[in-house]
Amino acid sequence: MPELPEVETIRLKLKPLVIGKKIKEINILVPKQFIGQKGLIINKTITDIQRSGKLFNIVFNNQQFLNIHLKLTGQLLFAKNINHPVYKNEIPLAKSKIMPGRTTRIIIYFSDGSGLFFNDLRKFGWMKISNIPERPQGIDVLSPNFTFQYFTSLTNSTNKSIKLLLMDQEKIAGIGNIYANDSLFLAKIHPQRPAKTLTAKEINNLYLGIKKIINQGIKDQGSSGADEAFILPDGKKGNHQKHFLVYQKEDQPCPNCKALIKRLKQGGRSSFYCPKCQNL
DNA sequence: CTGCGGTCCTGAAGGC
DNA sequence: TGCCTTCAGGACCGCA
Repeated sequence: MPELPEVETIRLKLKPLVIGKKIKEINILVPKQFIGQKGLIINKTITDIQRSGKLFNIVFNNQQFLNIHLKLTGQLLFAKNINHPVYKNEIPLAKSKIMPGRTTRIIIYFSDGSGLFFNDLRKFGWMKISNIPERPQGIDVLSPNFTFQYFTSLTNSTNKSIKLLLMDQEKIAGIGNIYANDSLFLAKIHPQRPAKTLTAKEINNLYLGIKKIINQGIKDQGSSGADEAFILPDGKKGNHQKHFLVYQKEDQPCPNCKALIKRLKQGGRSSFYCPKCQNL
């Protein structure tokens, strides 16, 4: 689900809440979503939370890592008192898909009585214990290594469509369907353009567009779509969905020229674009 | 290399 | 009411 801005928002919120906490127990409700030996981090203390692309690395004081991918619908929710009756199944609140309850897959208990719910409606996400911080191969959009030169070398070296290149985590880490669509709109580039055909000016516009839209997403504390799949560790929503440019705007007027936004499929995903503003 | 469709899952929404 | 199709912030795999 979440892309870089959502994952980063969760990281920033969660970090001060869980640094210094010691793991008391981990309750794994869906075994396929937890990989590795939980015993390796029981009684160990969290020293940091890092992020690379869409992956979290929770760092422990014994050189172990809890690596987490939320995929489409994963959530990490912090509870001050995780044994509070409100979190038990029979309370009406627990029926909501956005609160701990129906979609909870893993529960982490800390030694001070607080804890963490890993909710995931579609069960695609995972947690993995490892002695290394798992990271995507591509360069993170917020990394100083994500330079204009690097981005130019990527676009010039492939015949792939630019949209699929932006979403290729082995090349660029962190961009998903929302921010790919809106970056291309900002740069006035059609999603089906072969990457190699971009002009130097277009590459520059797109590079700046990516940075602008990703940073805007972080400022807005991420995007919470209509289905409310994304929420912060405290249960609150992000605001970036109010600022979507073309994403999920099929048949609505382009913010620039009022032409109707169109939709097409690429790699099984929807691409949204303005047929007038974005050059093929 | 590139793209496409199926796969892992669950649920909401819309057409008939 | 019910049934069927499509769609959803991701990513992998095998096949053309």
